[in-house]
Amino acid sequence: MNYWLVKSEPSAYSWDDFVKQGVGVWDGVRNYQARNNMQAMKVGDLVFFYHSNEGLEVVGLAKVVKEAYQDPTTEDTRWVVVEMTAVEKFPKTVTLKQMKADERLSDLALVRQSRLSVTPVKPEEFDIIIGLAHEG
DNA sequence: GCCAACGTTGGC
DNA sequence: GCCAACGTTGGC
Repeated sequence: MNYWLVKSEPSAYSWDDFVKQGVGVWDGVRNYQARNNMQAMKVGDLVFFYHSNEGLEVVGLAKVVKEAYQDPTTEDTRWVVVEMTAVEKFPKTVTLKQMKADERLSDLALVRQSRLSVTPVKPEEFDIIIGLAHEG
């Protein structure tokens, strides 16, 4: 079991949009590192859903329901999508500010590589963020 | 709206 | 294969 974090601008695709859809197809990724991370995702992996540009916070948890396959929005065979479904909307969102301020999360890929849209999360980081999401 | 960080492109 | 120019992302 691996853990991940994906970013989305809520004006384009928010957590609520994702929940409404039921199963969200994560398309449009055009970055090799993000693509490699998506290809490493397995069914059942847990994924934080982060709002970029607005909100700047982790809003909920999703899980992978279908592993990487060719992105249907392009002919270009380099790119893939994964499918995810919502698991839980967090009682308390976890803000970027909180995560940056937490020494235990100083190595978080989201913090270190702020432009990467799909990043891995270590199991210990996952536990810390889940903790913050439930008791603040 | 600005700008730093970073990825991509194309000329050489 | 280097690197300057340019485009994009995303925090501030």
